[in-house]
Amino acid sequence: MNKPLAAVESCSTCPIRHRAVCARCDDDELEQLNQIKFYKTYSAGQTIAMRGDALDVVASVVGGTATLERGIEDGRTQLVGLLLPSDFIGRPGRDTLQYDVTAVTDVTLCCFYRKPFEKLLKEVPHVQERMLEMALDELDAARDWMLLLGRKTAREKIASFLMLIAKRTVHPDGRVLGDTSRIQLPISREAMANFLGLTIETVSRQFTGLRKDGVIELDGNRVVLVPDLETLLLESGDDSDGGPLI
Amino acid sequence: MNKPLAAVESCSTCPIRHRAVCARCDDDELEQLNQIKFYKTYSAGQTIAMRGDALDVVASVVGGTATLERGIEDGRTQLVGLLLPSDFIGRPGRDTLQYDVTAVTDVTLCCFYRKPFEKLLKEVPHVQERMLEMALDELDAARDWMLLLGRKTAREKIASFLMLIAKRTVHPDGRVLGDTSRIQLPISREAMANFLGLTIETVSRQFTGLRKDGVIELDGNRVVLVPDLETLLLESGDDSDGGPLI
DNA sequence: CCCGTGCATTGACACAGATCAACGGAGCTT
DNA sequence: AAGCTCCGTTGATCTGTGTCAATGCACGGG
Repeated sequence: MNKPLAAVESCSTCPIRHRAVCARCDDDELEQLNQIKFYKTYSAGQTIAMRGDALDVVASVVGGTATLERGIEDGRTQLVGLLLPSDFIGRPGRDTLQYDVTAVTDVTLCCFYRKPFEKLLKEVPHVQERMLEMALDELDAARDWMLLLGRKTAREKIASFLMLIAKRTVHPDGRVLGDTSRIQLPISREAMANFLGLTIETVSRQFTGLRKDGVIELDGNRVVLVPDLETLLLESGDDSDGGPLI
Repeated sequence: MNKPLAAVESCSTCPIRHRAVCARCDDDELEQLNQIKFYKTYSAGQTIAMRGDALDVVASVVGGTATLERGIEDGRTQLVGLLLPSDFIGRPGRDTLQYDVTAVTDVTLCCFYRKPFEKLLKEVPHVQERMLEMALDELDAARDWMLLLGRKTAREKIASFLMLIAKRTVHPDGRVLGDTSRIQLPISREAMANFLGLTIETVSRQFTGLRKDGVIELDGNRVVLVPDLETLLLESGDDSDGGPLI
């Protein structure tokens, strides 16, 4: 479903390589990373970890899609992160997880034992630096998302989401993994609704509306064809300067 | 208006001390920080920096309140950060600012020239570590805020905001700066509306509603009295485990 | 093959919050 | 003191999105 990336190979030397952290790692540092890592796979729908769980490992997504979710007791939930290949799960320096993590497709994680990973961070400045860079990128993405959640209309939310996925389909390495005019949705309508602060019915209606207005075409439930990306961008109300989105 | 903190003194040796970064700095490191820093003050209402500005300095808020804002061309705006004393502005590793920064009260910043600050980060691991920790804390706060923006009702949003301010009034050092049952609002109704993804009218109506229901009392426009903090917490729909809010 | 289950779509209606408009009070200037 | 501006409050009405309910469609198991 999700193109699995050719990242597992490069990952065999250093799993967070596809976010460029290890271009600067020397052999010794790679060896240290390899010593504390292992791979783990989850099948679609499986819970990877829940809020309050002890956080013994941190991990990098190698393949598949997972979600980071926050909920209130009465059942309302909000996705607070969409974890695509190259994204990082868990935070050094904290020992319990704040969010529910769920695999929405089959997911492969490259896990690192947290304690030795933290030790490594202290000892290898450029890995620490890379972690900071990733955290700040995510913070920027979260802030853009706050604008979306607080101020955009349902239609703009959907359009923005499609743009986000289209952009993310281009791998940070620069390798284009998909045609941006053919968008593979990694998540269900329900997950989209949770991401966008909408209900599933509204998501559905907006898709129908965009289709009727000729902005998009649908090929099944999980593929969106975009005749003209510019039109979609206009719908999204997006002011983005093309900076990193996640 | 805002209690100015007794932080400027400790700041004279190391300005980010009140977020504990420099408890571990030795004299030499403090000296390095002092070499590249300067103080700057802004008066209420003044623009500190705008989106797209070159980012030659990063800074730590010493006193006062500032806001971080993101807007769309058509005039809609969303606050994406509330900068209170001890918060950090700017990001190492990026050279243009992504958001508008505005002083809402008189503000004192402790600024560091970005380039030498970045150099220092590379050389002093525990400062880098502290930056990472702060970024991750902000990320958590942003994610909680996403839940609020996407899923909470107007009343819950107001209640959550009041709780946030009440909590932030307790200084990270542990020094209690205010009585949590007497909340000093640092920002106007308009800024609150922009923070909460509401209109100013709705904010006003919710304040009135909470007052009529006996949850809060108002003493002027900027002071909220809370007879019972538990009641307010209930209204906020908050599931928080008391972790850091910003 | 039929039926059950899960996901998406569509319709009818309700309502929270936005919008538009008027008003009030505090502080400032002249 | 009058008049101005800024900010907040209140009222009347409108509307986008939520809610509730029915239907459609694909898939898998017996």
